[in-house]
Amino acid sequence: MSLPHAILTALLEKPSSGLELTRRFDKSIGYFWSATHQQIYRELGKLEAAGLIRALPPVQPTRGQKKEYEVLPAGREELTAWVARTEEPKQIRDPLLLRMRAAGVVGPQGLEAELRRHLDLHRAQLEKYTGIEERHFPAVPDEVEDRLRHLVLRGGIQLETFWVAWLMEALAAVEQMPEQMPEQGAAG
Amino acid sequence: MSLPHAILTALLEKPSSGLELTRRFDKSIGYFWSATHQQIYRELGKLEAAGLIRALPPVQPTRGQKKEYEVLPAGREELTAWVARTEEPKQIRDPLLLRMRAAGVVGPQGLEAELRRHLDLHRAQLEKYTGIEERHFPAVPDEVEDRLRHLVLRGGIQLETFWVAWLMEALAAVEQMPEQMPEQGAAG
DNA sequence: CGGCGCATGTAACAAGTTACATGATTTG
DNA sequence: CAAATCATGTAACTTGTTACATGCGCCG
Repeated sequence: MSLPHAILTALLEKPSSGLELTRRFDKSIGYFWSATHQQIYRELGKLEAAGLIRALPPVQPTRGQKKEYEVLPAGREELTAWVARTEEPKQIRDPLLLRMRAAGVVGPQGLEAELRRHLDLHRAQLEKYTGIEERHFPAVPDEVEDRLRHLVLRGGIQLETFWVAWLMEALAAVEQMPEQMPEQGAAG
Repeated sequence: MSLPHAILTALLEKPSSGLELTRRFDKSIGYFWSATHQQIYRELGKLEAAGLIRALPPVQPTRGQKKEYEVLPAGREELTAWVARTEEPKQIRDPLLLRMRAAGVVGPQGLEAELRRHLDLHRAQLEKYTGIEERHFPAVPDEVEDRLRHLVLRGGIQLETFWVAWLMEALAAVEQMPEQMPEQGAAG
């Protein structure tokens, strides 16, 4: 149940239309909670029906039918309650770790290229995050809001750092392995 | 599309019934890919229909109606192909990071207890993993299969290490914050 | 035989993904 | 006006979650 709260957070930061939200989910918020425009429109409908947000009357009625939403008091209350709510930590569920385990059973043929590709992508992501950090948080921020945003960004940086390190380790291990698996049944 | 491959991997390691699989998913494999018994039964049905696995005839026909499954050659081929397949890395999608961001907007009231709770849980998980490492991998393993399993375990250890470190940082930041948010509209 | 635990499921729902549909506005 | 783009939205499907149903053997 995180998507509605992601949207409430985004709308509190700045009232927006569906497409604007989608774009913001492709940027800052989407770095740790991604969503497609279909999900967002569906959820906006639900939130409006639940009385947590409302559509603003269009400022320029003639120019297109863009709908801007803003958060109602009930929505802010819901978000405040959610921040303090007890929820179990999300367990790890990563396909790449699973593939590594599968490679232990059927052999690592072809996995190396995929590991390299992932390593490049994570390195790029890490650079992007550190770039944002340098630009937006050159010093420890004073404002509570900025401190928490910085904390979230540092979380992203540390996660990407983990992946880069782990993938390098994985590559080193896979590189010095035989291509073919010593098969028990078929080839042995 | 990872659950079927998780099941194929588990069945190659050892043919099992649905419930046995469920239990193994609560242990080793579930550490990085969790699944409930309902998911597993549904997926076993699909895999059997697709000809990737088959049910073994019961060894002791009288004792209950447990169904043991084993992987067919087509299943092994599918898993081998999946290991080498190109797939995009999973983007970060974590509710706790999102809550931290929300706390930046509505204030961090009540979040501290939740952070503490998560910290304890991650510390416990980390201890569990390092315990497994000490018991199962006292030295760098020779076998390919063991090397890859160790790699996966190290991934889990490093991820939990990240969470412990990040949560301590987050707690330190939240502790020295004012309980009330300087509100723009309502309280200001 | 009645209740308990084991093992295999069904049903209903929620969340996320992929493909397509509709209308309106701008641009050539 | 045709084509491209913007903006909103439907539909169908897959994956994951929660609650319940069924049949069997064991134990008292």
